[in-house]
Amino acid sequence: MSSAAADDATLLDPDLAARNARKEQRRRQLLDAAARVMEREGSQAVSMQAVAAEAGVSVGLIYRYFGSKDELLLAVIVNVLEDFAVAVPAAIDAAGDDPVERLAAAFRGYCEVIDRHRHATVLTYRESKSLDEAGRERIKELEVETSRPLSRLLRDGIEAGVFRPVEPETVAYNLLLVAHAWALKHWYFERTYSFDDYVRAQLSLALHGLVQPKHRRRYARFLQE
Amino acid sequence: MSSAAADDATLLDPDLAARNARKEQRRRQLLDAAARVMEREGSQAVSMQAVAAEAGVSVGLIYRYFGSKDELLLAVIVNVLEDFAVAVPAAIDAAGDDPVERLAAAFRGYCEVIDRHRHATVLTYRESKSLDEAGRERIKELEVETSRPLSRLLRDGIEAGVFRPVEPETVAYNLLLVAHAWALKHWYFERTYSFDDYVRAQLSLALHGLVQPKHRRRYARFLQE
Amino acid sequence: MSSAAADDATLLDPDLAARNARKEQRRRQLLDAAARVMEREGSQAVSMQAVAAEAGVSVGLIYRYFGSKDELLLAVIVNVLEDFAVAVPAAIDAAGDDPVERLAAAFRGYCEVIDRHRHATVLTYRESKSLDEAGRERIKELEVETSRPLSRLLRDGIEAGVFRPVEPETVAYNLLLVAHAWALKHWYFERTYSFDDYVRAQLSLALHGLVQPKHRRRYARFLQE
Amino acid sequence: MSSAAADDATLLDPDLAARNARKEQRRRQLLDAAARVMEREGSQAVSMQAVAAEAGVSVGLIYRYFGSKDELLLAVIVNVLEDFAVAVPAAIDAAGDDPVERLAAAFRGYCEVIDRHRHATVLTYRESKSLDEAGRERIKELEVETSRPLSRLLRDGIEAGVFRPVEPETVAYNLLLVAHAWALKHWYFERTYSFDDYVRAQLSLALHGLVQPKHRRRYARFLQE
DNA sequence: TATGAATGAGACTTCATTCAT
DNA sequence: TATGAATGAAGTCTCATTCAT
Repeated sequence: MSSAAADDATLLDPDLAARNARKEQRRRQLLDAAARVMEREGSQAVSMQAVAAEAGVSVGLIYRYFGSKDELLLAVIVNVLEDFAVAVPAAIDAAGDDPVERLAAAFRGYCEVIDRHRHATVLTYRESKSLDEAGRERIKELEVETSRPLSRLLRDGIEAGVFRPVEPETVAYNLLLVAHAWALKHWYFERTYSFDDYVRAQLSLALHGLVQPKHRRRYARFLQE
Repeated sequence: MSSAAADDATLLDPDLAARNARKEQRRRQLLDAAARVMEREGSQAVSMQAVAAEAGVSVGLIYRYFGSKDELLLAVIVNVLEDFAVAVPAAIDAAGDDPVERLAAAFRGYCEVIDRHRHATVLTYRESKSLDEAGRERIKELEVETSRPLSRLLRDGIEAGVFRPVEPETVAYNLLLVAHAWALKHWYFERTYSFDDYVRAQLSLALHGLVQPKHRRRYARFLQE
Repeated sequence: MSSAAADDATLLDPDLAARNARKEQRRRQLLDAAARVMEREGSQAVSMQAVAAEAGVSVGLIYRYFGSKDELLLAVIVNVLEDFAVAVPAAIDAAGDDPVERLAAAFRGYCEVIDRHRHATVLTYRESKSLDEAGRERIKELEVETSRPLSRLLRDGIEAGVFRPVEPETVAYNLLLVAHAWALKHWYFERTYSFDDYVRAQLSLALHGLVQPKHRRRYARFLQE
Repeated sequence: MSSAAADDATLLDPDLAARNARKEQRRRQLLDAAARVMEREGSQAVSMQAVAAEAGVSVGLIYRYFGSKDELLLAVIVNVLEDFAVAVPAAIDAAGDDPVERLAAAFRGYCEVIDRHRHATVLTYRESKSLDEAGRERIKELEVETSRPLSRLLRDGIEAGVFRPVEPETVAYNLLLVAHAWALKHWYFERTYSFDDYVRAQLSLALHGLVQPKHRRRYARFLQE
């Protein structure tokens, strides 16, 4: 594995380790700066100049860490998608064995990640001019990947007889969409909901369409609006 | 009203009427050209010169009908939103009196408009750099406006006892979102669904969460996946 | 032929003709400006900004006439090579029937073109970073094309028994090289020679290696140093 | 002489000698790296970072040995010209006493050096932006210096009555040019000639223009094509 | 002596907008 | 009303050079 190889090299050469650490830190600094610019100026005005200024470095430096603007933007997005890959499974594991509890935890996990990266999420919805075909494909792939845990949970719940026999992929994608909406339509939903309320309300709506009548009573606490 | 004023002027001066008609026709020609360019090149690459070329006119001319690129883009979006304002009520009216039928017709209406203007819809999700605060507010307002018929239908259905007592605005916005998703995530859903299947499947999912148990049997045809 | 087609269109639409004329004039203006910048700053410093400034136009305008810096530089070179294609055959035709006279006229013709475009000639010897593979191939092709009249004359002279049986292509390329040298090594040769002297001296050297002994007397006027 | 001064210091301080040796070695390493980069990427793309990478050292180090990019490029060229200064006299000395043999050996010597440094030769023909007036003068001077042995041989041959009474400097420069052409127009001549054939053919052409008729027989082996 | 991260000027290119015709 | 040539600001990216370590 490459990480093992890296460890080897790192063990052999502490200098290299330090350098890699600094490099990673810079990457993160630049990613954060890019996110902050998006936050401030709207996700379209992310000029390299602006990112450099925000990070307090020179333009040239960015190009030591990201080959192009594409790569930087892609990295911002991938960064979010990787957060999903870590946070959602963790939330599911912490939720116990019950299918509904697990689904609820997963959905809440998604929403939390999106809330953390609200502006980067919006970025995903822009077919950036710079973002090339390959980059777009990469993002789509990762997004689908991201929906995987949800569809698995749905399938489990269906098999367990707790959920109606729905198309798991479609419902999973709908849930993703509703989570995204907290970022995309934040200006709308924030009028009515706090973050917690939003999660609860949307979960209730979704579960009402999913949970079999005979199990409704058991999950009442998720089903009240 | 400005339209009344226009009518007055028109009545008094037939020349003016002809001129206005020509003007409107040009506007439409340019809007269509812009939409076609978006369709072809992706919604980010809409340069004024490209629109001019597509419309077969000069760049300068565009500026006689739209004050700026912003205004043109805004008009493209407004154009779609106005299509909703026309098509959705028409669909509802044609659907008879039953709350579920009416909701189904409305949702299908939304989806049809979006399918007609897939690329313009995506445009809505891009906060254009130029699109200024005022423009963005205008779009948000119109979008909310757009959800109004749906929330009214939901409210009606709830009062009639057909739907569960949900938050009508939230559910309406979710439905809108799912309709938008046909454009936004077209690359994903087109793998599984034809347009008709998509509408039917999403409607079934939504109604399963809405229709009261005691009315399920009656609307079985909407509820099978 | 495209020129016939152009004529047709031109005949039908005098406006188009005028526009094309203006366009051609601009092209020429920009080509001249580029050549002048090369003249002044050395052939490496030809920035688009500099060309624009020299031509007294904006940078953007250049891009209406040349797709890229490549294209502009290529056009400068092609311009020279086309001058060869016109001037050299004309010089040959004007020189009568004698093989040596014709060769002398051709060589002088080459040198005159080079003297007219001294700096553009130097440009040919720079593998410009921007000039891409295709452009370089194009230039090489045209350069070979350019040597064609000379090698034909050499072949004629050999067949007529006036020249020794040399490899015509090689000798032609050598002559080309010597003509180029008037530009490339101008700083050296101008110490010793005026343009006329240079041509005469080089011609004499070349003919001494070419003309068969028995014809030496006849061409004495070309052979004295 | 500066070398005498160096020797003095060296005698007094063996450490200094070692240091100088290391210094010279580094210089050579960097020069070679630069040449290799030019070879690989074309003589225009020689960035300092590329040279550093090729040499396996840091960018900063180059600046301890060469004050600027100019200086490095100049050194690459001077390096070639010094190769001439060593190799050509050696070739002449090894050739015996005959004027034609000596000239032939000298010309072959030139060509061999050029063949060894084909890309650096091309570099000479590019007035580098950075290469300043002083540097350019230096190169011109060295180039003229380089032609000196040839013109001396020509003068000798003329005095000995073997060559026609030509202008030795001009003919020497022409020979230099033809040798350079092996690099400059390699793409052309390599179609027809191997290196050996090229040297032989060009030498034959040149000698045909030089050797007095009465000596032709004696040098027949140089004069056949 | 050596490193290589960091700088920043400058190059190319695009495109919204203007204006003379 | 219509044209389209012209503008120039702004954006992306490169690379010679410096400097703290």
